[in-house]
Amino acid sequence: MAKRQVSARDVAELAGVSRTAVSRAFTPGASVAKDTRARIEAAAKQLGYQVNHLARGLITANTGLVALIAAEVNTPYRTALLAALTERLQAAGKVGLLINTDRSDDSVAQALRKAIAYRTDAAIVLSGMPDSSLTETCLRNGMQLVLINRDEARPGTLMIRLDDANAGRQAFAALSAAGCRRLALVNSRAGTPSLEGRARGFRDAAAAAGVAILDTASGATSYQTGLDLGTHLLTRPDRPDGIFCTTDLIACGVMDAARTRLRLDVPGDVSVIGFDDIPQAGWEAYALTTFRQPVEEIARAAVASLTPEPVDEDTTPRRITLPVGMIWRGSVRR
Amino acid sequence: MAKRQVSARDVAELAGVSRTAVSRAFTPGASVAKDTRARIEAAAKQLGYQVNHLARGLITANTGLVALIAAEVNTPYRTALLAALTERLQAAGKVGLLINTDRSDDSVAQALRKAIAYRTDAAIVLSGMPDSSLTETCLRNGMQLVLINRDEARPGTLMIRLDDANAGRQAFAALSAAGCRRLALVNSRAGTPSLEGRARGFRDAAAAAGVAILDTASGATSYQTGLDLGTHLLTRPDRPDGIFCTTDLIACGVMDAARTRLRLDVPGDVSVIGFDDIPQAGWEAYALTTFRQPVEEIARAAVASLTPEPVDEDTTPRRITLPVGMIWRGSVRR
DNA sequence: CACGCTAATGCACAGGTGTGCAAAACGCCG
DNA sequence: CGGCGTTTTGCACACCTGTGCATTAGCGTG
Repeated sequence: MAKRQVSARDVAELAGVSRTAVSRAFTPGASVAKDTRARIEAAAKQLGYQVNHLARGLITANTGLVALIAAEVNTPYRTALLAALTERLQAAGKVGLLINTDRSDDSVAQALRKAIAYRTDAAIVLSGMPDSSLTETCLRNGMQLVLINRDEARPGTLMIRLDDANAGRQAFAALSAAGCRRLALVNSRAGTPSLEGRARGFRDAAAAAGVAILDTASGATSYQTGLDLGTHLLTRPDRPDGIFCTTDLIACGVMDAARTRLRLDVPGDVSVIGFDDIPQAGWEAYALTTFRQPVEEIARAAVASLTPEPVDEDTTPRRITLPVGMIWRGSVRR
Repeated sequence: MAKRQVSARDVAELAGVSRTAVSRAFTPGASVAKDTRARIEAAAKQLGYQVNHLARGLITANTGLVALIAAEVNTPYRTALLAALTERLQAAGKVGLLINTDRSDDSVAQALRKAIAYRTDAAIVLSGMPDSSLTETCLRNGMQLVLINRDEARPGTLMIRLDDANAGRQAFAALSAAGCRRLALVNSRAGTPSLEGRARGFRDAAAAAGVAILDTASGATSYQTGLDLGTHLLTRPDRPDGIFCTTDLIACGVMDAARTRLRLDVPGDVSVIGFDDIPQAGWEAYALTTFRQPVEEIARAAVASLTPEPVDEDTTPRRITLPVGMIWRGSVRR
């Protein structure tokens, strides 16, 4: 059972000063005599005192907490982004509150309510799309909102996204240039804006070039999906010789279907392109040609947008679109 | 700049009751008339009111926050554990505060101080070992401490660990039974208790059986380390035919060194065993025989230990040791 | 020494909530 | 209608901190 915690008053008593002085000693830029501060710091150290950020947040309306709202945390790309975000947040003196969702909009709503309950300075949404009445409530409570890889923009929010469609077009161009004649697209059924953007870019480029493609999708955004769709595709009579997967996880599954199950050569028999540049894409067993997600840049932009006070009157949604770069490895014939 | 946030007083005014009534309406088990509660809930919904957990935590000394302190978050096993922990925490009505460290004890200390600053109900430490004076401060502030895979026990803490040494012995037995004659151990230089435990078990079993092993270690706990040490080991004149890696990441690197670089067959030319059962171990390109980390059980035990009030007088450290199970796949000859 | 200016300090209030205690309302029975 | 037990309600205090304002201490100058 929690005993009384050590508070500023205890430190003040020990140091022989007023509690106000203790508060000032821990507030940068406040007016405190040099030796008073020293005495206070000594007392604080002796008692193991830490300023109560909760009480401080109550006054300053600035808790230093930032909610990170994400589904399927246990996935290579997602964790890379979360790691980058928490690191940036920490460097900015804030700390991340990790809230899982199950991708349903309702659970995102619940997560946002939790963020409000903790009076989070900001919420960074990686999955799902909250109801617009709820985002308004967030903004009304002075919370900043950052949406990553979402499609809809909301007034007063910052949206960070990639040029997914462009990547899809590049993938088509690369496979065409490699001499692939029967192209396929492998996607999941998650239907997130980023996946759909990549797929759309690929489809559009194919249509513009007047070539037909095999357009497949099923299941979750996972290795297993790639394995399933890969075996399905590569056992067809008109076996494709160039495949764009909307995700590296899927691409790894497709490659394993080709090599391990069907004894096909990659890129000899079929070229494969992924997206995300997860660590496994760089492993020698795969050497997957893919697109790099600018994880660090996303994190930097997201956190940078939090530190300055936002222009409160300007509620037009801000957008940042980051370019994606292709990474050439060995899964596409050259 | 954050406008005044909506508080219980606003709800009270709108509902025509006292602020106390609002507080009671949101406190389970409090005495409120049925229609009063209904009126309050309607008003709260209209205003988008959420109880301020910070202020509540100030009173009840129970914030619902739990610090998760970890290094190298962006790693398959670590993220699996973090995902399981946050999920369990959420189910228990708590929320995880993710704090990165760089594995140095000093940065762990800093993380714990941050946890104190936010008056976290508990801290779950996955990496590094805090100074014992600091853990005492934590306990004095009523914070519960859970150490996962640490070696030293501290009074008043819960320690959860695996039977790593046993796994090391099992690995030796399995490789011996598979007919491997020149055995090697591949480890990183991280020197964490769990890695050392596995290595020790393997060494001890070999010593007990009177066989010499190649005992190697270098670098970080990563794929690259496995790749490096694997190529090094497998180009020796007395090439080993059975390798125990203290981590799946390392094992994947070793397998890629064998297959991709040196055109060796796994398990034909060399058998490989890993540890963790990360998702990639199950991918068909690897089909790695390994040990399952009971991630869910760890998370369950950690979170379960938080919900009941801890026995405050009994400060003897509690320990939970979970068994590890071997998972047979295709990387060991049978 | 008087004076004026600056730096340091303390008082008191505010921020949003939970809870003990007393008062009020309510329902029931005679 | 009176009396009594139970439920509901509100007041006031507490939790811990930041900060405006007034007061005091310190110090250099004339």
